[in-house]
Amino acid sequence: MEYNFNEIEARWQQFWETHNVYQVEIQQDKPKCYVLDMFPYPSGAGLHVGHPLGYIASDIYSRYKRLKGFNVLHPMGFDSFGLPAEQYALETGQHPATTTEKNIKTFKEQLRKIGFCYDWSREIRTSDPSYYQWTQWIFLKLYNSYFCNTQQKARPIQDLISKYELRGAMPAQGDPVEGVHFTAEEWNNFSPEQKEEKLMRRRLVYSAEGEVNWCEALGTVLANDEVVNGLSERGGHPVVKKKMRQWYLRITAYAERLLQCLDTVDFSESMKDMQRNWIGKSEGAEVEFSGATFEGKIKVYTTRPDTIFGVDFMVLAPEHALVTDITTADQRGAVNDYLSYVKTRSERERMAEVKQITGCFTGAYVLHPFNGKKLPVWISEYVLAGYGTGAIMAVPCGDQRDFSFARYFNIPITNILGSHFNGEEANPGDQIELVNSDFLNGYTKKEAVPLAIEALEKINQGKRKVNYKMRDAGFSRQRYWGEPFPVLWKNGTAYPMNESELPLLLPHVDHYSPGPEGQGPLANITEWVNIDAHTKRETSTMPGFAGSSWYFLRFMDPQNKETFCSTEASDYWNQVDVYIGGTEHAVGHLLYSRMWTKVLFDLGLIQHDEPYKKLVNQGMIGGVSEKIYRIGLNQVEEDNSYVGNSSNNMIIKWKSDINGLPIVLFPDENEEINYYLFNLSADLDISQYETSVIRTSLNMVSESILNIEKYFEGKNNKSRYEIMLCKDGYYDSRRERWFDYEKKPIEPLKFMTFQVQEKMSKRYGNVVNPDDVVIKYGADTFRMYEMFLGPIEQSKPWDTKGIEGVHRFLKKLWRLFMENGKSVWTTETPTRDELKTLHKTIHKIEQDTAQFSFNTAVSAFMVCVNELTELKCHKKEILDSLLILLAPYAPHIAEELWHQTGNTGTILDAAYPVFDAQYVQEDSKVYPVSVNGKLRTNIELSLTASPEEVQEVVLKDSVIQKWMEEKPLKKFIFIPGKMINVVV
RNA sequence: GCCCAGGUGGCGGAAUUGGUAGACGCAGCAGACUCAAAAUCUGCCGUUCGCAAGGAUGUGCUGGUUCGAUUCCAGUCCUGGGCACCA
Repeated sequence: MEYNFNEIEARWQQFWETHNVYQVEIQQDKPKCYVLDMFPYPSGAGLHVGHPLGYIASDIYSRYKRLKGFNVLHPMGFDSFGLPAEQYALETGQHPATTTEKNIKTFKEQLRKIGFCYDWSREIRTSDPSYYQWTQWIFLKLYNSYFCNTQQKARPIQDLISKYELRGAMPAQGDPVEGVHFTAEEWNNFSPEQKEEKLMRRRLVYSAEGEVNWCEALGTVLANDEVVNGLSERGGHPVVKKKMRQWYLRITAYAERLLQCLDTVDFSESMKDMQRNWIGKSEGAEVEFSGATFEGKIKVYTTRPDTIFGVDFMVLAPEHALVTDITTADQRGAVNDYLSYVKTRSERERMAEVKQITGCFTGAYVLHPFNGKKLPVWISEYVLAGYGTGAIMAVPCGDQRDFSFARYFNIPITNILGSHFNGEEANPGDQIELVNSDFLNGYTKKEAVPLAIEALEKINQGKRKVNYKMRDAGFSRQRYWGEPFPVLWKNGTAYPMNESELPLLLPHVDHYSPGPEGQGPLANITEWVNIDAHTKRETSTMPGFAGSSWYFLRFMDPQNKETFCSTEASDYWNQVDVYIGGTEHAVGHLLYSRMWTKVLFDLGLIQHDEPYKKLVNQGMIGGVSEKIYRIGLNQVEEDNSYVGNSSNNMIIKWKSDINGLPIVLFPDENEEINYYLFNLSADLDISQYETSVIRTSLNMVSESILNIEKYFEGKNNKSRYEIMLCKDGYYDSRRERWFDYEKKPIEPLKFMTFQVQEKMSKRYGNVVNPDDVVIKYGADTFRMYEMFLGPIEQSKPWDTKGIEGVHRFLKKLWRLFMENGKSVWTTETPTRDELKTLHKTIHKIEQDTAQFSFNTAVSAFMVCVNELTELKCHKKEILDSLLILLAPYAPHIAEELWHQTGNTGTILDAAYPVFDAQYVQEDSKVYPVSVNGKLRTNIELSLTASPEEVQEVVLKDSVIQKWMEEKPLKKFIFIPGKMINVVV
């Protein structure tokens, strides 16, 4: 029997399916392991070879843990709500449910062929009502919860209501603020709407006004990545910020816990850094500046309260609430002008033009809290309303932006840094002893910050304050293909639906264009929206991250109709032990699902507050694109030798000489030509040309040589003329043949392309479909090759060249069992050498698999098979163990050979071989011996030899003596089991 | 600008805590088998000097620590990823 991988793989895939070998149930007596891949979105493009990288890794790990005796949960499902399906529906009129269904089918078929061990009986889809019922249910839980600041956890909103009824909401100290605080009596007299309004300020999902990207021409709201340079990606229409009522997820309440708990999870440091960065915790102070020209005060947030004596002015965000109140009569005109200027500026522009300094004086002054100095109050777009208090104290000598601002508007600068400030640029250093700073003189930042805060607290003008950069997450989308909100609106107040009324089904729509006033398509179904004269449904839907924030829990108990996930299941399966996916979800999905988990934990619905114990990030597999150089067509030579314009595809004139390189003499001057392209072979010195780079398709290039016929296939535009320039000649596309530079016909030359690594994408024509690889080499080869490519977390290009080697390895393995179609394996007793090879491999594979070092594991397999081949080992005892080690990596061939040697059942139920150190012990070692650190020779020595014996033998060695050149021995370094160094 | 990761043959990449740099594979070269091809097998394969034995040199660059540095330290350059008027 030959290694017929296609036949073998199909057979075992069938076997695993019919015997349900991957189906798992709770087994209390067995340790569990939960291995999860990041939820894929079933895009229409299907899988390319980059996608399965993580899936293969998780599959190997799952099978490994199973062989090690764990009850392994390894499910797969689909994040099937989302924008692309809706976009496709908009274009083709096909219902997203239909296309999604089709895409999932393709996806599953592709996954099946690679032989993954998913328990498909647990498959879930976020767009399935039996799933989103529970997404809506959790939404209601979030809605009906608030974050208790005292206990730092989520609690039922009812607790808050009880508290308000008893004690109201009064400040711990100081005077109550109008509109914020209220007494119990006031609360009890509030109307239901007023109460709702107060509660909405505490709910974990809440409704509020927010800004969206509004595109008037398309009549719709756009996602950030649909907006390019202030214009819509489709159609290039202007996009403006528009205020609209939105739902928000109060993730900021969890900022501190999300930050703290990072210490308890096993994520890569860079991943943690990204999350820390996003949360953006900073410690500083809130400082109050009393108005000198107006009643009231301005609050600022600063991380550098130590520089308080360097404050020369204040800057408010133009949107700051106080701006209109404090502006003086004579500055009102200027301020209004500036405000209308800011309104014309998109957020993008405000962020892009860093160098242009703008601002306006309000005419108002505040008083310095310590020295009473009058400080002017400015407004400027460089201060953002959404961060801190929307106001800053400007310290020009220490902050570059403040410095530039002061300079531009001629505001005098106070120097509190002495000689460390040169008057030319700000010095933000924090190791500088302060001067000119009253009671802070002589201190550096570290001591001055607490002193400054203490002093501010004493005069009641400031306090220590922790700030977070993170914002609440927008939770509504003006779209169709998502979860409907279980919320009713009555006279502008939101009322949640009852849990028993769930699921609120997504109604069918006939078309997917937006509703009126920027609402989602659901707004068009008036009979669904309008329940009665006063009651309307919410018309937006939930974002993609709603369904994916808790799916790992549903996998534990996917068919449960009573609850989102039974306690029995969530207690047993608990955290995801290993979560594998790309870094693109570093901040979004991971933070949201961490937050949801914490809320569910706080409400006592699950017993753990972090979803993922360990996170493994797979690198991207880049596609290799073959490109060619093209002479920039807009080039005009001094002698007008050619003039081109790529936009209207016209070349007006052409003369022979291009900068002296291989001279091209083209067509007769009187030949009528209206389109020229000059392509350059990569082996030309292209540095002297002004070139652009164009892409070719993979199917027209092999080994970086362009197939000219294929390249011109389908380009039947006769008026289009392409000249392919090589070193020794050129190809003329109209004459369809090669010429040398004397214009004499010649044999075909090689036109070289060059490779560029870029994202694998259908658009780039560099997509490699795993199906093709599987047909040609088999799933086992494909799996092992993807792992062999390099460390899992590293990005690397896909290059099919190396796959042969892995395939050869499997064939070589096969020959240990079968040769010329006959079994050659035996039941003889293994020799010591054979056992040594085996146990060395057991040790290495186990270690590498456990720490996700799959590339080195594949190498170790190769080494093992090479050695066994060398030893002519065909012994079942050795080979069976090897098969078990290999089963996670190449499950089909392992299963096949496992049965060939007479075993029954699936190899997945075998016991993992146990490493025995006695087989790999050596009694001597060939030591590298260096003289003065330079390796000179190797000497074999017994491992039991004493240092004295070793020294004696080594110093007698003729090579060593030669290199010692009779110099006296200074030091003798002997590291047992490692090396020897003779120092003279 | 800030934060993180990484620079090793023609290529993908290996190298425990500082201890033989280049495992394994690809590509290449030479050979065996074959009418031939495929498949398979054997040998060579960083650079350089040398017929060889053997030497010199070599992990982005410049220094340092050490008997010994791809590994540790300082500086520097480059590449990739993330964040960015964030006070």
